[in-house]
Amino acid sequence: MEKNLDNSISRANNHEEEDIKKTLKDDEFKSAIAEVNEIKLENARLKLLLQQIEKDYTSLQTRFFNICQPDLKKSISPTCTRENIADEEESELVSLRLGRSPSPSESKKVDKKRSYDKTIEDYPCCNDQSNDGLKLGLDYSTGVSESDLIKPSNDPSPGPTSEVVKTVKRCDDESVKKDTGDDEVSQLNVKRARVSVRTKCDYPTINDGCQWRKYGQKISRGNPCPRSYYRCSVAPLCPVRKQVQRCLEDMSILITTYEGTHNHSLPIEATAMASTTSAAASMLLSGSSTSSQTSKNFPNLPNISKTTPLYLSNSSSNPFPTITLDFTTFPTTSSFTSFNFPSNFQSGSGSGFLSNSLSFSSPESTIMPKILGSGGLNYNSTSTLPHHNNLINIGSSQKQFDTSSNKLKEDSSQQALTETLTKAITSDPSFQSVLAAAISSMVGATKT
DNA sequence: CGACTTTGACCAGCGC
DNA sequence: GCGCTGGTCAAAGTCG
Repeated sequence: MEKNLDNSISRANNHEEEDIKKTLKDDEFKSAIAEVNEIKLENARLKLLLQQIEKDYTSLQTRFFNICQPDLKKSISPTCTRENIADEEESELVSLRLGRSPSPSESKKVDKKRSYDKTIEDYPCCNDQSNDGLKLGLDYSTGVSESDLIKPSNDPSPGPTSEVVKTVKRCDDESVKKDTGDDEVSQLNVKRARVSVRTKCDYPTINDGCQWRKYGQKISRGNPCPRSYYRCSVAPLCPVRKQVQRCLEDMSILITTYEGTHNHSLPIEATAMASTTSAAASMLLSGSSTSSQTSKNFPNLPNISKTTPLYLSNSSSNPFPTITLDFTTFPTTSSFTSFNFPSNFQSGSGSGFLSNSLSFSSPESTIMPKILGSGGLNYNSTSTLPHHNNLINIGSSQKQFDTSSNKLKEDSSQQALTETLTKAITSDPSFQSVLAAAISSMVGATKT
């Protein structure tokens, strides 16, 4: 009797245990499902975020290209348009020009001389004293391959590179002497605008994504550190030069001075620096922003100042305007850290030649680096802030999605953002340039 | 062998 | 005209 009772008790216990186990399994299963659902939700949010970022980028890019489009049409000379410039293979390559693009009339005249390559250099005043206006800043051309630009067939007597350079230089000098009036200075400035970049870098040169060939080295007066001269080796006739020299006051600071305009397509990673310098040069040349104004409008940009060349003790020997981008004094709290030039690049092909892509490091591991600092025009903000704050904080968009607010709110916020962005972008050409530089930097950074 | 660097020479501009 | 200086050339050397 007792045995039966015990058996029944034990059986009941077993049932209870099984039930408990079952419920436990159910709970686990349910929690796992809930977890999966959460992950799915998170995934969806992330997808939305990604789409949003892509959408924002595309819209900004389109706007930027639209702004640049008139210049693009003008900058492509008749010689160039005759060619098949729609090279799809180079759709990823952009040509960012620093300085003044040749006008059609100039191009025609130069075409007469059968030296098209000169027209795309920074010496347009060789050809035409009439000033059609200076087209400064970022000049975008699509898919114009080097072979299209430099046509040996059009040039029955192509001299050596040095000959071309010498000719251009002589022409340049003559034009300077001939030219009179107010345009003289501006033209000179345009073609000789220099952008000096100060970076903390332990390596001989910063990696800007472009290919450079060293052609000289000098010990300049007042600075025991030798100055190295590089020319762009992406295209044989590219007139772009850069000078690299260590700062006398602080040897860890590398001063890189860019001069000239690339006459060829640039790899996407090289556009970061090119666009940055272009933006700076356009600021300098447009005269739209003085140093104080620039720093007022772009408080989180690197220090920008119009200077005489940094490395020159005798400034009178170099009349060309130089704008300095000081990346050495970045505020560490600034969210503009995406623009820091890294010093941890690797050596390129072993020839001492630095050909790796430029990558913009940021301590924040966000996909979308914050640009242009905090405050001002904020991505999250639904309010219509005065566009003249000239600041965008795209990177804080994460919060917007974290709140999981309803879609309508997001849409209206998005619309307000777009409108405010549009105002901000269209109101200030300098801002356009800087924004373009930032965008291309981000693209270059994320693609590499 | 080609691409790149090194380095002395050369050239042009500028001030005296 | 001379000397100084910045910028460039080009031959020789180096490297992969």
